[in-house]
Amino acid sequence: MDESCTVYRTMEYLSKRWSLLIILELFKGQEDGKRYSELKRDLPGITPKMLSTRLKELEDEGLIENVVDSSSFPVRSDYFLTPAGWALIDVVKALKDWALAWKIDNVACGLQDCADCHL
Amino acid sequence: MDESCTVYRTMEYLSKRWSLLIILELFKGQEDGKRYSELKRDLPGITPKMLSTRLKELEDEGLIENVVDSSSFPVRSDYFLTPAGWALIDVVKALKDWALAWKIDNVACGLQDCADCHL
DNA sequence: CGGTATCCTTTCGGATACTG
DNA sequence: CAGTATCCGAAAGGATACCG
Repeated sequence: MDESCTVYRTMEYLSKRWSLLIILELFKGQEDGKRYSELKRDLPGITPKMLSTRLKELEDEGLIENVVDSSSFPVRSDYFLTPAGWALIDVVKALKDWALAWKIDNVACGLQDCADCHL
Repeated sequence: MDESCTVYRTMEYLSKRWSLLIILELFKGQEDGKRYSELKRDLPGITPKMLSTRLKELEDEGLIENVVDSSSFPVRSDYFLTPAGWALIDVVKALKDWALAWKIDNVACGLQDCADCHL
């Protein structure tokens, strides 16, 4: 195990607080993505600073995309998953399946199409 | 998204630094698991305090098991994955596959049976 | 609305020494 | 060998105010 390990390098940015949850929220937004204020609303407890920071990191990693419409007022800013970001949902799904199988008894989340996250 | 979210609750402990890497190292040990000193050796940069802390957390979560032989001197302490811990490897594998597909060009890691982590 | 800027607290985690 | 104890610095992250 060293810094060349793929798992090691990937966890460096994915293990950060809120990162995967932001990905999950954008997935819930489906093809429409979500706006900054929607993400803020849907991630209770996150501060504006933290949200901005994580969004920038995820954009730098190529997992999300930001579309800004400066012509409207107030400015409209939408965030979407990139193909790489979409693909990450498989990992999140594996994580959820594991948790439901071994760790958590969460009926709502165990439904075929989870009412909350559709995962 | 709130504290009842399965993904949220799972990331609370799995996203901590070293946690998944410790799981991965124990997986590499296969049925023999690994000793404290082996984990320390195989996770360059981890401090004894950090290793102890994470091992305790993972044990509390039921992902690893610690077998101590006090009759030998020095005391022998071995760590193994529990069934829940073994099952987590599927998630780590999904993570690695995603990274190789979208983020990292890591030839060694992409081999059918990765020379380093056998994942 | 979509962020920044500032300040401040807390906790994470590193270094090192020590012990049964 | 398998940890624990102590100390300490850096950084992560929270609260809040503010701005175009």
